[in-house]
Amino acid sequence: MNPDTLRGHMDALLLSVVEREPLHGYAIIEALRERSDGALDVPTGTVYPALRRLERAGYLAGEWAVAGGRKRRTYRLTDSGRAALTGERSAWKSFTTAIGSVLDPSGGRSPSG
Amino acid sequence: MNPDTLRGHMDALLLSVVEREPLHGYAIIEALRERSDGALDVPTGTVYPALRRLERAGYLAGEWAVAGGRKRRTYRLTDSGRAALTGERSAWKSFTTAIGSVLDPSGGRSPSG
DNA sequence: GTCTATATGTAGACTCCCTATTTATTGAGG
DNA sequence: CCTCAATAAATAGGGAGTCTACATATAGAC
Repeated sequence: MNPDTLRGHMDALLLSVVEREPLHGYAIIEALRERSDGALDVPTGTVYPALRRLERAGYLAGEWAVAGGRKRRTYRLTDSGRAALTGERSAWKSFTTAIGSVLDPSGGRSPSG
Repeated sequence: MNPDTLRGHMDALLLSVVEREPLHGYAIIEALRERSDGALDVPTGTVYPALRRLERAGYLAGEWAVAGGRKRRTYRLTDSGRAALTGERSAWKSFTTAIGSVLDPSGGRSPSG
């Protein structure tokens, strides 16, 4: 997977993966890998700064915890983050529709257009 | 459309739009807009450098022409570019599958997994 | 004592997309 | 003649976010 393709979609991925239950960074990376069947292997240098950014934006709420002697920062989706995720899902749909319509080998626009 | 989402997908868009017939930069921008029903309005500062980059990479062959007193640089898809486009289409499919599987509100992996 | 897995974080490089601007021609309208 | 809009190409500089590489630390296996 070309690194740059992910750009602009990290927020959606991170918000989505903590939707059901709060997770810490390391677990988020694993969840991303599992949910995508190995396709998404996002490095720590991408995830940790992105989580901080989303926390600053108010979309995630982070909290320190200790489990098995190891410190963890667990991130929970805020109400604001949940609204943002809804927007991201909508934007994703528009995005894939737009790119898909151009990449479609048949070369046409919408059938009813 | 958030500008950053396009990042890493410009090559696929540009190669795809000149697949049928050679086009010049200005026409490429219009084709992108038409094919996507207005969703993709890519600025000249993005397209012209990208076309040069793809030409340097050997995926496009540019040639100067004059039509109605105006100079145009028309770009044609090379064999190498056609192969690259096939790869881009495949990558696009993997990409949407991966992101989609994470963004899917049901939160599951593949149904048979 | 070494290795692996777990867990978080930063510095700096790098890509490349966007904004803003420049240059030039054609044709319409006044 | 002048202005405006559409057509056509290009560059400089800014900027945001992802990646590579590295640093730090604990726990458990061997």
